Amino acid sequence: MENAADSKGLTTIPEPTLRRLPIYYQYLRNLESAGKKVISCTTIGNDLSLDPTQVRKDLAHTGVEGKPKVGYMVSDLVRKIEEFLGWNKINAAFLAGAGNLGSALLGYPQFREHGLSIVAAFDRDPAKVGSLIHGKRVLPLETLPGLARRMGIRLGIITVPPAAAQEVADFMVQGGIQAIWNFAPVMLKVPSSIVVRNEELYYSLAALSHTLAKKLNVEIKKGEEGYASSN
Amino acid sequence: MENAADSKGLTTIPEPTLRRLPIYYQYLRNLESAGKKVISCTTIGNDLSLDPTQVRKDLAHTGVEGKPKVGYMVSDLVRKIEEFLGWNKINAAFLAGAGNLGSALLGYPQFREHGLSIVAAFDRDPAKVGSLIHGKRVLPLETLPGLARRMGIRLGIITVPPAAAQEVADFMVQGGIQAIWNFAPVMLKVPSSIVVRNEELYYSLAALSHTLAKKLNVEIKKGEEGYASSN
DNA sequence: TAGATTGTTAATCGATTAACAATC
DNA sequence: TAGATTGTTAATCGATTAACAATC
Repeated sequence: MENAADSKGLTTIPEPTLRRLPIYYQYLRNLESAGKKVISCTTIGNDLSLDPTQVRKDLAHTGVEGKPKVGYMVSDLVRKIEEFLGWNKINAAFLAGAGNLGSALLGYPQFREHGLSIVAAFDRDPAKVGSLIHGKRVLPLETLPGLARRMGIRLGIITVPPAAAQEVADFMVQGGIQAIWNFAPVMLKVPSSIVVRNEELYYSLAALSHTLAKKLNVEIKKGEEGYASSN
Repeated sequence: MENAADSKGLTTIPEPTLRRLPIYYQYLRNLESAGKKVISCTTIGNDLSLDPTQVRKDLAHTGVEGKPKVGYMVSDLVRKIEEFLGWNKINAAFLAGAGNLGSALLGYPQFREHGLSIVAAFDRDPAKVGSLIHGKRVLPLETLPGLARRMGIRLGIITVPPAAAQEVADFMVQGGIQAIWNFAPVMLKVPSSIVVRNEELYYSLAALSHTLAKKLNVEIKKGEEGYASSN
């Protein structure tokens, strides 16, 4: 049942749940295209190696309702997750920094399917300005604030070099942008009302490289032990 | 003090700690280049909006030691985190899929500084094979397993379209690769000893788009209230 | 020395897991 | 109906925060 906080949209969803929702979503989309109509938490839990009760709680956050003995309609789940994550409405976004990473993001097809449409790119380099990257026009950086305001853009993506990131962020704030997805390795200073998400690709590398380093270490030690103890 | 599990490398570090370490790292590198020699957890906590005790516990995982009343040597911290995350040794990696995202990753300078060196790219497209992308040679996909084994490559990066991802993963496993960083929206089936890290860029979008959606909703509701109650 | 800071142990908080009644 | 599954409440587990002794 919905409580007072819920109805005001003030419930804070647990971070781990928020991170799992896209995983459910992808899984459910696969089920959907395989023609599956209903699914139970037990099955989801098995397939994704998660506790079924956890799955149920996670999904409950989206407001979806299931039928005892039956399960959930796959289509309901997909729709509810989309709504919950705001993927049903398209967010128009501006991207600043048309370098390698910026270009890749401009051509990343999954974004469109998940409510993100990058409508224009901005760069300071005159050689890039005016060109098209993946069908998106590259415009002069100085025009960002004016255009953002005129077009009511809410979301900005920063893929410029670190030294330029703060200035770009200032431009975005000035243009009325409310949320920034920052790929530059810089802590941006913005008004507290602006949502910033830092996304350093190498951050994700931490878990993988730590695990790999540990794994290799263990193997080396095992090797040494085996050699020493001749067992 | 190090316990038995630690010494065998079996302690599992909390996920949240692992996610915060790169943040400390970047912060500390900045301090370092600003010429700062020592730092206290109190200061770190203030600057990064984290509880100082948490900072202390996180850092303790790396085995670093501080001096009461003084703090930690910045250079110690940087080095210990690098060691802990395996960023002090370069991991040579193969990348499969020389498309937009693959090319961007090939040119991402931060990787090198964090222990990741992509030494070659692989693709099936004959038009790409033989060319150089950011100085890295693109080779035929079929040669991946043999080369990986010959060169002792441990890490593979998958940036191919979803339909090809499983086959590429099989190639990598066949070539003796032990950890896979998978950018394709597919759950890979690999032997349990292989470490897989799934990295869908749009996953990260979830938190941001949810927050933005909620924010806009709240604002709309506020607007309505204001209008209705003429307050 | 006095006070700031580390390292560590205890208390709290929140997320995960278990238990179970409701129900199709 | 019987049994599987949902929704929810209680128990457990682990991470965060608080408290405090040791120490430079």
